[in-house]
Amino acid sequence: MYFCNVKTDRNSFTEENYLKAIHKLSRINPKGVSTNAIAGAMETKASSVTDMVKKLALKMLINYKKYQGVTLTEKGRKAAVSVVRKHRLWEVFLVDNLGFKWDSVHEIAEQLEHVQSEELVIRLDRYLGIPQYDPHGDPIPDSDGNITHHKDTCLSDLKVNQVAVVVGVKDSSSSFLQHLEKMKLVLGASVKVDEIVDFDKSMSICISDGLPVSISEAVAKNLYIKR
Amino acid sequence: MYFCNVKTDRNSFTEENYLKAIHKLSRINPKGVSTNAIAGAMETKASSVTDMVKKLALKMLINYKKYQGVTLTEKGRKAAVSVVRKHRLWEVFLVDNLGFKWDSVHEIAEQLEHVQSEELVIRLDRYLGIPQYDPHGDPIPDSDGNITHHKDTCLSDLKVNQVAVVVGVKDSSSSFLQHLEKMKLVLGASVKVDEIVDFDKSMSICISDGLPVSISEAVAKNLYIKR
DNA sequence: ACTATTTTTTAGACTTATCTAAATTACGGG
DNA sequence: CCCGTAATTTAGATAAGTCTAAAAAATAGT
Ligand SMILES: [Mn+2]
Ligand SMILES: [Mn+2]
Ligand SMILES: [Mn+2]
Ligand SMILES: [Mn+2]
Repeated sequence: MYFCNVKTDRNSFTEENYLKAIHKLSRINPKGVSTNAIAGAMETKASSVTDMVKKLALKMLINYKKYQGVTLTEKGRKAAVSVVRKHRLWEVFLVDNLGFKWDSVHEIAEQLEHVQSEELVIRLDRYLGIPQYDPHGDPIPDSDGNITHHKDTCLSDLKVNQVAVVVGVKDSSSSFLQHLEKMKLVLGASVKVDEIVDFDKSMSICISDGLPVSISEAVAKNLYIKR
Repeated sequence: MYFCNVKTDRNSFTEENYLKAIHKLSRINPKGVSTNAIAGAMETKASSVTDMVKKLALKMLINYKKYQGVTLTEKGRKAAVSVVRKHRLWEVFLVDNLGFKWDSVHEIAEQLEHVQSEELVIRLDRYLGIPQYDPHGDPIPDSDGNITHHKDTCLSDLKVNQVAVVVGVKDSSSSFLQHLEKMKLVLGASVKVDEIVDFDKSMSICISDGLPVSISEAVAKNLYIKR
């Protein structure tokens, strides 16, 4: 890392992916995201991250001081949220309009999110009916960059006999989503806690008034619900 | 250019753009596309082209022998046509569904054409009603890579009093399309040749039975028509 | 057939993004 | 406070794609 082209206003695919990762990690670690955390999220090495954060800092997208971790600047936050907005809008399009299943849209959206055109985002948003949530229940940022997080309680927080509605998933991996689908544990489904096994914290639940089925603690912890 | 990763089956954005350019130029120059012609189309330097064609040849996408010009292999043709198909399908989507004007979709399609997903192309094609032509009248290759070129005669080929319908444009530049739009000279419009000025080959034509308007030879040569 | 010009290729350098290995810095436990 | 370990940064290398300048090959004109 010798020199840097600060004059460019546009960010590369890679830069956008770093910003998105930092933005996501900031929610867990608001005081500063560590180099290692970013490397983990980006599936790259810490040394590569160090190079990149230097560049992002030069472009005034993040605050970075050696060994201190990084935080997004307002400019960086805007850029990150814009990518998230595009990602989630495209996921809605793929599921609602093209008929994709919710477990196979993430990878494609990962590419579509980098298409550059203000006009396109505005028109797509309107075309889709200004949706508030993506197919996994994640909130879609508005055009000003505001996000309203509604996911607070997990299915694992419920007690026996409590009732709720599934509103989101924490893990969006294909394997997890397919597993949920098999049990008809999809967004909008109602759940009632039938029993909690003390030994392994697994739950027996009734999905949409069906017969009780058992789910592991891992599943319960990755499902967001609304009471 | 020292070494090359032949193992990758996927082509990079840049490689795809080169293939697309070579494919387009092959129609004018079927015996072999010159380095300079590619450099012109790609807005790059001849030396960069030489490097790239070596790589594409290693990947068996083109036939290349020094100083001989290049031709696409069947594998290369398939790859090029696949990109063209995606480009044109996305243009249809942008105009028909999102309400873009035909003069502002090319740049966005230039990005969307590189999104990798077989499934996406199939579903998009179906969603759009398996369209045969893009917003500029260019034929959309089918899923097997077949293209039926229908553009053969230009408006400039017509004689006085002959009648035809506009079916395509040769130049898809924003400025040309906007110029056409102002005269209501859009796809599907009928034209009748009122007069041909011998001096500069400019034409006076009636568009959709309207009053005669004058167009330059340059415009007439860039409009495809069907009699 | 022999130049003169154009076209194409090569050589060497630069940028972005990545890696491995080595050097620094930070931090927690005694 | 010191020391060992973990986290982070640096140094140096690689790969893709680009460029300029120079060399080599092809082509054209006489
Ligand atoms: Mn996603
Ligand atoms: Mn991405
Ligand atoms: Mn186009
Ligand atoms: Mn392109």
